[in-house]
Amino acid sequence: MDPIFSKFLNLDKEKQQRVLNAALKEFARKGYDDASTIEIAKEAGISKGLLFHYFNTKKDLFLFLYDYSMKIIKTEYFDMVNTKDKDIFVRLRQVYLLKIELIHKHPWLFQFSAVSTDSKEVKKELESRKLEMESIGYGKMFEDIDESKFKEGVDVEKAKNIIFWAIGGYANKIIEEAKVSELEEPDYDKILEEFDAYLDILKVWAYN
Amino acid sequence: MDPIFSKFLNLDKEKQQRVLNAALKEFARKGYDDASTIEIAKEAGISKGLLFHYFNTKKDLFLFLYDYSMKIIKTEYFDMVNTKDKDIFVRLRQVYLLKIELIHKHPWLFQFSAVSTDSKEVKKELESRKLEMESIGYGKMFEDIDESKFKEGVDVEKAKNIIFWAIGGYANKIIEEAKVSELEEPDYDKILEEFDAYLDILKVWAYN
Amino acid sequence: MDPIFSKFLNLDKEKQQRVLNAALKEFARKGYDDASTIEIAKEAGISKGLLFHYFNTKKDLFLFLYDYSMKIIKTEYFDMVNTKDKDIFVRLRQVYLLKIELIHKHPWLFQFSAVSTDSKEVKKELESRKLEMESIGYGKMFEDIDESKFKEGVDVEKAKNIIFWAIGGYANKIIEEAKVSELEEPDYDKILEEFDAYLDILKVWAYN
Amino acid sequence: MDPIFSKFLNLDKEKQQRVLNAALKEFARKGYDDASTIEIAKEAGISKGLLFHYFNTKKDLFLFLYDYSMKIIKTEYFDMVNTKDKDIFVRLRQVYLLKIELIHKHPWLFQFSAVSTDSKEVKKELESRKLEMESIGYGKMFEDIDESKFKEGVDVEKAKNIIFWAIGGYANKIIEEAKVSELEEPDYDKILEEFDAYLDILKVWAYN
DNA sequence: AATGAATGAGCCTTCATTCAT
DNA sequence: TATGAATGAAGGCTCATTCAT
Repeated sequence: MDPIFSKFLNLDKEKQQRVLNAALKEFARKGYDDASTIEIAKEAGISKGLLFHYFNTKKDLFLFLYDYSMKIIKTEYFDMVNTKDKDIFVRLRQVYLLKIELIHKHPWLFQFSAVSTDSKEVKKELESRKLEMESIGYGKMFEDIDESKFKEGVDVEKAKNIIFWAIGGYANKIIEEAKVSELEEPDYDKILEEFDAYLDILKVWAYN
Repeated sequence: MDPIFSKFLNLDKEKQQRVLNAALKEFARKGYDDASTIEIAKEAGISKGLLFHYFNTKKDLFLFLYDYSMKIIKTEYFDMVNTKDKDIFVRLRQVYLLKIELIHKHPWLFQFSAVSTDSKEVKKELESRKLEMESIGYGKMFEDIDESKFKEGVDVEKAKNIIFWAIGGYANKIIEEAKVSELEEPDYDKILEEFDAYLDILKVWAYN
Repeated sequence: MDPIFSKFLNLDKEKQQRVLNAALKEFARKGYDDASTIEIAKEAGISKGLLFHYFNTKKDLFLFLYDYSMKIIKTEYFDMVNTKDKDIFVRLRQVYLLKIELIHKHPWLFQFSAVSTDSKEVKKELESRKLEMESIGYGKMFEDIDESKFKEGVDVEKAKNIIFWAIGGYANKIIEEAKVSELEEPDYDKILEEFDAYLDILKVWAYN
Repeated sequence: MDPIFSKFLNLDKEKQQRVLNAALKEFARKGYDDASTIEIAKEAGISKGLLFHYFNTKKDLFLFLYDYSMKIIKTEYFDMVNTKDKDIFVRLRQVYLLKIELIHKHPWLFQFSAVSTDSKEVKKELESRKLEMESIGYGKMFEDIDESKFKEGVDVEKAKNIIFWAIGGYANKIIEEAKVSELEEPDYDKILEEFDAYLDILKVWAYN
């Protein structure tokens, strides 16, 4: 029973989720340095002392969340992409759907994963994690794409980038809009329809 | 002499710049909440007391900077775009060149303008500013574009978005790379060349 | 079963000893305020909750230990001194041997009994105990000493004090040396020999 | 103006003394770990924040006090002993008078200098200071004593120890009594008279 | 009886802000 | 105008104590 974080991991799943979501949200919103542990405890409905009983330090809590997030992103996102589909648009559609689903399940996950800090202590720990992550980055998601379908004479690398950035731009727009209307459930059907429209335009352009 | 910030605005321009740049840099780097007023004062070469003599509170200083930034972005960026060029690619190239120039003159300006905070006080003030900004947002930059050149049957609004996002994606990539190699002066010629290559691809795709 | 501490006193002696020694050690080492209850529980091999089940509060535990220590010091030290020996040096030698024996049996006892605190709560309680202790203090150990052997014209009270302090100084030196070499068993024979040498010098001086 | 502690050292002497005495007292009473900075600030009549403005950390404050104490003990105690007097009793009387004077001027100085800590950080710093101190320890105070006056056949080293311990015992008795009657000014004349009486007894004993 | 999760007061420290000079 | 000493609220963390099991 004494491995690290075992106190937390032995909790019932519901309480774990409450704490994780509260922490994810606070760190995602304010960044490491400015996030308040007492705010996390309040949001999770537990006492300050208990939070430290589980995680010892703010830093340990943050790094636990980081590992937890990376694991989810890997297993429920990167690893789920079916690379049998060689067509970049089919692949992208898949990726996008997975991401929507994941955001639905873990609203603060992606924002958390982009959080930064000035704490040298934390930075150092993060660096060492980055090495492991390199092998599972976004690059993998777009490996083994069928390039024969692209218009002739085009720099395929650049073409793929354009498509990737355009889709990313659309995703950001959706996220931005979701932030504004905060608590309303987004209309996923409408979004998907619009997404497909963008994919179609790009497909017509990029392919012969 | 009683308008707010008059104490600051009556300083000689050189000192004003020193203070503004110091503040812009600190807020851009650390965000509102984690920025340190004494760090700003030190970097500007004035005392903490004097900084508060000029601006009263950290919040007021931040909002002053915000307004100052928006004004620069408006007058030296948005307003400078020559809308005589109706071709979206010509227009985009113009916008991009202006942005590079502006970053050169005010290195922390755009990073500052993207800074976030969790201080409810500040958030509220920012909201009210956003309304004013809507009228001068990026939208204006792409008004009055010649849509006749686009491939037939394409949703032009979506097409423009795609082009915008793709270019934005490229810009972000450049900024990311600049952050990594910190102090080295970027090779603007090479960047512009690559930028033009992306524009060309998009032009071939989008136009007939 | 309702007298205070009855829960503890009903335990088997072995467990009682484990708890007492753990607490004695912790308080002796760190003083009242800085001693850690969980450390005591760990060292005793019981849970934090159980420790409080036995003693209610840290303060009560401390005062219980204090009373326990005083009782031991009285019964196994003060009361053991055979006042039949009227010669101060014979008496002192006896006292010293008893003390060595007691330290051997209860290594933390004397250090504990010298522990201090700033907790006003505890101080007040200690004060009231001091009154009771006065009747059994070191004074008693040197009652009924044959003063006829001392050099004439000497203030015997002062002479006894000198002898007492000198011996005390030697004892402290030994304890200091024991602390430095921590775990090594002291060479009691050598110490006793040296002790006797000091007694001899004093005897030659003080007596005719 | 930027050498460390300059903020504190530039204060008027009266305020410095108030802070030093408050800190000395608190550390002397409770030891490093349990001393409370807020208590020090309160006793000194300043705010918590200001104390840290002067000293940055509790540790730095403690080490500053340590250095300050050692310097005083060296310059106003060890260095003041006139080693021209070879007679141990004359020397001891001198030392004792100096100590009384010093305790009068700095009531908590000697108690502070004996304070201990569990903080490894502080312990380490203290170790390095101890090396410097070795050269100025008590040993020096009793160098170059005329041993020809002692009774023949006596182990002079042991004899000196006895005298030293006896005098130390008397000093402790006086300090204990002073603690009990807290604020009353001790009757120095009476103490000195008694002290001389003890010295006389020892002299008669030890010398031919 | 026995455990250890849970609480909250209190500690050291930082920092925006005020104020005497 | 200009300085930096001074304040106190708030943050991370510890620990005696309570309580459900």
